Amino acid sequence: MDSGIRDKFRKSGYTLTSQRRAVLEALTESDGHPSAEDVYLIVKRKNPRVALGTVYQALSVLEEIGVIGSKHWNESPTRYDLNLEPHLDIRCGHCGAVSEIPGVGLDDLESRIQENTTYQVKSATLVVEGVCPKCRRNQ
Amino acid sequence: MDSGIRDKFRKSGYTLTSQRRAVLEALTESDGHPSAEDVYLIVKRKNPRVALGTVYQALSVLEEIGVIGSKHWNESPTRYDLNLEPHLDIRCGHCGAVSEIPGVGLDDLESRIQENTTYQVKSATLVVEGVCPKCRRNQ
DNA sequence: GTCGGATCAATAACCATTCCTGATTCCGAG
DNA sequence: CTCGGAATCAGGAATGGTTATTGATCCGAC
Ligand SMILES: [Mn+2]
Ligand SMILES: [Mn+2]
Ligand SMILES: [Zn+2]
Ligand SMILES: [Zn+2]
Repeated sequence: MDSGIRDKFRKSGYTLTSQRRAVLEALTESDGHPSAEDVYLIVKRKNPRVALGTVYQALSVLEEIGVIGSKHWNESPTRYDLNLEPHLDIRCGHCGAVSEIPGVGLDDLESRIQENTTYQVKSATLVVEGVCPKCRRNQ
Repeated sequence: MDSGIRDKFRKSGYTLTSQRRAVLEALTESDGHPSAEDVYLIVKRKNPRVALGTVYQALSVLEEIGVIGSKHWNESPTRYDLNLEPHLDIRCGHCGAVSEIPGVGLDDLESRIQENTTYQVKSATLVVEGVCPKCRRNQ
């Protein structure tokens, strides 16, 4: 267990319970960007007694203290991510798979936005949708 | 009524019914980026018999034939927009107001993304959240 | 005017997520 | 160690936005 994660729990006042640890491990085991339901199914393999609501609770605590992130696409439940760096994720509109897109510079985007609005910018998320190679072949 | 809109209806095969026209007019009357519920309330002022479901149907037809667009933020219902150009909208996390942000160039964004992924990119939407000046003062 | 398909209003159903409640676990003080 | 209060939990009900269903109504081609 990463000591940075322990730090964030200590600072936040939340405790690192077994359920929250299990949810974190599920995020690691899944191959990236699972939904709450996906996490729930993974956690249940080891602890069949957990409830879906508990997973939602744990995910929201983990996100609040900055251990995980989340992104939202239309027509898909929220996807969770251990990668906290600003980066691009693309979702396949056919099968729902989510992949990361490296190599697109997003560095100055938020500051360019801030320069052009009187709002105080809190977040800027690029939501990308497309068709994955597998689905394109099978179409 | 814009003749371009008539064209899009003719090409699509959908008919331009009074309800769809009323929804379009509501989009114009609202000061930008209303939710389906907002549109419903405006339409109801002139025609109290419409149902919310009818508004959803009309909005989805209008979006399908490319007359209106929509954007999704967390913790907010879908917002609809007559502005079909690629552009930025920022939503205030306090009061929910949505404003446009001119001046940020997004032109090459989609092609830069396409260059860095094997997915076939369909859409790239920048979802921006912040605090509007009014809410910042009243905080 | 008649017919058949499109569209409509109304309502039920859906699904992701949140809320609520009572039970359990955790943790520090004594 | 033991007790009591607080945090967290599981389970289920409730919520809110949206979509599907259904029977009625409209409209255009003939
Ligand atoms: Mn990612
Ligand atoms: Mn806009
Ligand atoms: Zn796919
Ligand atoms: Zn505001």
